[in-house]
Amino acid sequence: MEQKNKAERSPAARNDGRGKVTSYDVASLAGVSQSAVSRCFKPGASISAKIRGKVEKAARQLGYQPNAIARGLISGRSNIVAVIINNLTNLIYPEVLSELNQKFAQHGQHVLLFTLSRESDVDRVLDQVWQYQVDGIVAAAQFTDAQLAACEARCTPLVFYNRIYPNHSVASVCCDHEEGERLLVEGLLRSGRESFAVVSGPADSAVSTARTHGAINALKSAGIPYRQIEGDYSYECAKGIVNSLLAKDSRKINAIVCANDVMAIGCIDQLVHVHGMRVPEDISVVGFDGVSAASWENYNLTTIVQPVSRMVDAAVQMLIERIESFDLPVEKRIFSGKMRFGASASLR
Amino acid sequence: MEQKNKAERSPAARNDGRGKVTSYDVASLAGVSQSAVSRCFKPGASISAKIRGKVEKAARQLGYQPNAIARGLISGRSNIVAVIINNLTNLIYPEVLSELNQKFAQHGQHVLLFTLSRESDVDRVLDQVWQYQVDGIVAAAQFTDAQLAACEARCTPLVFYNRIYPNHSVASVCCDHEEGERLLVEGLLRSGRESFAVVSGPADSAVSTARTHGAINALKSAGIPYRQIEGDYSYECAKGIVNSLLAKDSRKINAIVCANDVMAIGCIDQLVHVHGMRVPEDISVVGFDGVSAASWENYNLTTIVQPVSRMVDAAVQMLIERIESFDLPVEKRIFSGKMRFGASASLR
DNA sequence: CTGAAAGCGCTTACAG
DNA sequence: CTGAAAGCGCTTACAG
Repeated sequence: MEQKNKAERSPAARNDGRGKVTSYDVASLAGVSQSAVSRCFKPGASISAKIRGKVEKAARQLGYQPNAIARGLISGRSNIVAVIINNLTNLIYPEVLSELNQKFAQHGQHVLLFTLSRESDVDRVLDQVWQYQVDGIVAAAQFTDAQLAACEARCTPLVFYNRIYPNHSVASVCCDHEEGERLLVEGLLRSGRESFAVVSGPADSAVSTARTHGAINALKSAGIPYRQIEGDYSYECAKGIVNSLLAKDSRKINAIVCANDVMAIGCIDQLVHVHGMRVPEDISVVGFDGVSAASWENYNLTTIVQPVSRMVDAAVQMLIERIESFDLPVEKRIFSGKMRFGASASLR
Repeated sequence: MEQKNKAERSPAARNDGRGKVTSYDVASLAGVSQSAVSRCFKPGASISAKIRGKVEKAARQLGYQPNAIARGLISGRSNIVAVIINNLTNLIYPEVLSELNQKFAQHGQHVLLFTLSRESDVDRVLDQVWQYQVDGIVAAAQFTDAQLAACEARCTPLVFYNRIYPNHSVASVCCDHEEGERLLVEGLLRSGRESFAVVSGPADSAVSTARTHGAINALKSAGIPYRQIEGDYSYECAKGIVNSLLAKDSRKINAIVCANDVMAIGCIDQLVHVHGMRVPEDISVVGFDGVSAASWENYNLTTIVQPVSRMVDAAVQMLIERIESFDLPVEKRIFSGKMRFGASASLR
């Protein structure tokens, strides 16, 4: 390799059109050692005011920024965290992602984003994650045992968002899906509903599984019959499900429990606009999440609002702690959602 | 420094609990040179099948992944692109971000996400961007002249998303906001509307400025009076704006042109549910974007649908090209949106 | 407090 | 095709 050490370059060649300014350039302009420059950019390093002044001036003149890649290589800290999210089109995730990004930034961490099109993509994504030597992972996706083991083997801190592994010792932040559904179902029962449909999300969604489980458990322990239909979290599928629910000549239902708000909205639109039914007089509909559309006048959903901001706070804090010391005891933080008493079901 | 070259470690120490496996570890296990290992992970490098076999086997045994940080340091390519987005809560951006991420992944690029809380954050964000030696930038935010110059000076390819700098030579992908608004307004005029309100987004949004400008231009050239009110893209503000529009004892309006879909939805809810008006019989409402809620049965917006997928394709392709060769001629690609003939305004 | 030097884990001419 | 070696731009003991 013919590349010259930057410190030996002529001043004219310093800003060489590729705009790469190194600590050697700054050092030679400031008349100090490269180590001194490095120390000036390390918080808490011991450096005299005189040298600091010279270095800062030179750095400003040259537009120097330390190379985070080189820094990461030597220090073993990339200051990058991977955020692995299943599906951004779920209306709740953009808010989560935005908050994660802002809060990690406050800790000097940057978010490298990985989205999954299929669950099976996790392996492919983890390969990338290892390559980038991330300091930690926030995952809103389902991991296999082998994938959990890989994170453990590589000593990469991992915090799950909105899913819990009951049989594994992994850190996680979660909304209490089961409790939320129980509260909704119990409220519906108190309000006199007695014929239920439970609309779940896609089968591979752990969040949907937990919510559906919560709803069905509450119904079972009350001895109430129900029908369960699998949806996919989408508005469109909810409309189709309403059609099939009403087409059946079986007993009429008067409460629909949806695994998320968007499906609840789809149900309401189909019930009201296509079938001419009244919500909640003829039939109650409840959702889960507390997306912004849930409070739109036309829907005014009864739903469980996830405490997104607090959950994200917790996830960020847990991951940052684990980056500092990997062997912290595992913790699972489960947040209760807040009931939103809307007009799509009259609960007290 | 007391660290030993990994190749000299005893086999037992290889996987040392920090899970760091280097190309030296693979090389010594495979009985080849470190260079050979490196070549096996470089697409298109010349390597014999025999060595490749040995290396791949050893790499698999050790769970080796090349360190992208070290690779980036030496090659000058981080394979990271920065995506700078103003506000993820704008309903259209999650879709954009998700598609950007998927499509960059197909080109081996990873997305480092930067969200802005204020426009003034761009400087802070760019500092981070420089530190991470990103290969390129996609920006859905407003840059100052100095910020544009900084990207130029550092030879960092930059593609703007949904904004154009008429007075600068910068690559960009944009929806034709002005044309879209013109089509909407002309349609409304043909349908007999003659008293308009134009609801714009926040003053610092270039997208809003372009859309508002387009609407007002079309109205002016038709000689039609209008009122302009500044909103903030939100549902809530739109409701308030409707109140103030109807409270005025001035001439009644019969068409509201909103700078985005969410405000159009807010207007409709307020008009219908609070003021008991009929849309579109009493008043027409149009939006812009084509978010999923625009096609919800209850709103069925007349709006302009941005060709998000094509626009993202274009942005990714443009940036990738510019990463390959920085000095490509600047290009601005402007996509026409597609009119959605909904029920919130009866255009033909 | 300061500087010289080793080393992080790779890629890439270079010589064979 | 293959290996030895230099070097990417930093951080960090170490000795002064």
